[in-house]
Amino acid sequence: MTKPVVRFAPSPTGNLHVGNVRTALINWLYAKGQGGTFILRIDDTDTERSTAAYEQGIKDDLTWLGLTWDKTFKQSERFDQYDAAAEKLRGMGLLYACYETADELDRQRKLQRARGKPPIYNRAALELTDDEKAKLEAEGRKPHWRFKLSGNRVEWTDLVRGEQAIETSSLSDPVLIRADGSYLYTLPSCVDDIEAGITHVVRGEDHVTNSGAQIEIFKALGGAAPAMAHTPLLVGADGSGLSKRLGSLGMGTLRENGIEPLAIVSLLGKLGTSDNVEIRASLAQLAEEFEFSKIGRSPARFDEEELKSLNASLTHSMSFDEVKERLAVLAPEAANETFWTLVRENCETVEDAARFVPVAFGEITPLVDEEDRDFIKTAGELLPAGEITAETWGTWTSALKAETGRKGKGLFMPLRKALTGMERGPSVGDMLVLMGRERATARLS
RNA sequence: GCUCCCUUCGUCUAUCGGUUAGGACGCCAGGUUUUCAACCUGGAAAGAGGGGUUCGAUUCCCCUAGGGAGUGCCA
Repeated sequence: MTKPVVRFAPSPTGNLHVGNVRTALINWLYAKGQGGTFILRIDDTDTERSTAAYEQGIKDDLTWLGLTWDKTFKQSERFDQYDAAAEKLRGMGLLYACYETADELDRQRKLQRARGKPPIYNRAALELTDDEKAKLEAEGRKPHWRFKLSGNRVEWTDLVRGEQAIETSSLSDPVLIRADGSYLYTLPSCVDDIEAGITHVVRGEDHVTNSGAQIEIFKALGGAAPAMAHTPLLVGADGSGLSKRLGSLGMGTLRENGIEPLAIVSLLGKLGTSDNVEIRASLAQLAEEFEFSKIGRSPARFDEEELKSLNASLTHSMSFDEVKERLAVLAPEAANETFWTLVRENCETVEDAARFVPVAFGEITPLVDEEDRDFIKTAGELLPAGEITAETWGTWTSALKAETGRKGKGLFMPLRKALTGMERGPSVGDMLVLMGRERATARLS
């Protein structure tokens, strides 16, 4: 069996969002799970809207997520190939010039729609004589170019959707080249897929009808169409389309919010599959478990809350080695293994640990209720002498209990609030060791 | 409007005509931790609606409803 070669082909006209990333991830998981090749292709034929900044942003996001590529190239460097392919199609009579303006086409579609008919291009340009074309060009009109669909039924076995059939007679002939001479993604994509030896085209199901047309282009260019896999799109937590919220779901935002790459790929790699949605150890493990047959056919809901909760459980289990650099950024003294293992269970993100830094290493404002003043004062007096150790807490609270008669929450909560300034947090006895006698005494006075 | 796809606990799903409809996350209760988290035990929780086909439908067919997608000189 040959190893798969797949590609992720974003346009650098915006940043990656969860939908994009899921497609990238599925491609990556499939390739890596099979020992294949993952290609990053930058679809920047639209030079107007493409920017180097977005391209870099996409690469940065993929790198951050761990979705590294074996090869990358840009379509803008390959116009010669596309010109050659276009010429070939022209020679075959499969690429024809059209002179309608965008407005005219728009009116036609509206008319067809109003009549209850599908808005399909009427192929009027096919009837144009050379004289008529010359006349139009003399008027200053520049042609755009359409691929002539066969009108036949195109069939393939989709790795996710099963048997697929597209009636190309119900499709408009796709425009391959704009009037300004630039390429739409359709033709370059086929040309590159053939040349790169792409074995599987894996993308969202919004592309299924495109696949019908593209399969014909693959064949016209003399290539075999790759295997196809169209995954259901993600929808929002309320079941509506995800697009409305794309802005807030960019990788940059997630990253700033302390979301770990592993949480993102675990969710995106399992959501909508028959595997349980839970944190996996690594991308490699996700790749090992990946199968197209596990992907369902109905749209899955992407819920940012679910991502947060996965991220929290991941945070709870992260080792000190994994986070020490980031802790050091929060505060030099926070890069402390004892501290991390103590506070991580109370953190939803690694950066959450910052909340406990002042408790252990700095200054806080003790919380002391009026009715606890005397109790806290007594507590300060009874704090055992000598260095504070793991045993101090037990000894101390036993003595306090005997002295004041307090017990349970009434005994412990005032101490927690005074010593940490919080009502919740890691074990107070352990925090006491970290903060040391000086801070403890100050907070109890 | 037209075309395609989808519909099982709140969520992700299993079931390939006969099951007490299973699991996971979440939720609730109890235990444990004198907080939170974690952990343990238990619990509630589902076949969109209506017609068929069949001895028997969650499963096959049709209709309706709801959702998603496509219908671009976007990708």
